Amino acid sequence: MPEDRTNKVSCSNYRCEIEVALEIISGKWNALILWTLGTEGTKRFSELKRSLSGVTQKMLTQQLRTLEKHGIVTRTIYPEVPPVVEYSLTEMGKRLIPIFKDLDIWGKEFIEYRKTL
Amino acid sequence: MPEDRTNKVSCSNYRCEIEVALEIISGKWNALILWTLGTEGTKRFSELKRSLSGVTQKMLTQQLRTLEKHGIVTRTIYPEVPPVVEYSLTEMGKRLIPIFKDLDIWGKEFIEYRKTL
DNA sequence: CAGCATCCTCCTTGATACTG
DNA sequence: CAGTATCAAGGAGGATGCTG
Repeated sequence: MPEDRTNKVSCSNYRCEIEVALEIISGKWNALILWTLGTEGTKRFSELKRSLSGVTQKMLTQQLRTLEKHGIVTRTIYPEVPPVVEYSLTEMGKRLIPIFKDLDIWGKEFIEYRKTL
Repeated sequence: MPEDRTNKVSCSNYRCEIEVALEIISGKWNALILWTLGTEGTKRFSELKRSLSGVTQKMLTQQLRTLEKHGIVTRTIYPEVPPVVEYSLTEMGKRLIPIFKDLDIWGKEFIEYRKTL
């Protein structure tokens, strides 16, 4: 986040903003949340939780809140009983997906590469 | 890293490897180290330290060791007095640079975007 | 269903001092 | 110059229990 960026980031004088992006997508589940929403579209909380096997309720909520605050995901509440809450990517969030695809490809190559070491 | 990946990663059954990539580039200085080596080429330890203002010796050493272990950077020692140690990217490391460029662009867009919220 | 509150643990980072 | 070693602190993340 730009405001407390000076505490965490060292890329001097805004010459590069990699760290800004990484601050958004790091965190144990953020990338996976974004990837899931990006490839599978809008999802409710419980669906998301099921997709991300192993995530705790607390962490999912927490990371979704942060992403929402940053304007990367939207949270839509349907005032029903039982409550329904849906999450989806904003435009800014969708623009991360192609980058994730590249990271995914790199990751696969890396795994192969490591076998050759 | 693939071996202890099960502890940290949740992308089930290797369907996506984003997390593998993120594990490499996360860590407070890793991305910046790679970016610097990628854009400015081979550097010695002290040059790198100067480029990454704010990094402690310990952290720089530590993160370089990890990157080296992963085969992302190479470490070349010239047995002189005083010692000279140079770091540079491997082929696998260089392939991250285009992705970093995209993250950089996204970061800049994000900063503009946040002003409109 | 979708959360919040609490407590607790471990890992990352920081500070500092010492060395071939 | 380029490290290693040690100690300490803070925060991210996990476990569990309670609600509208």
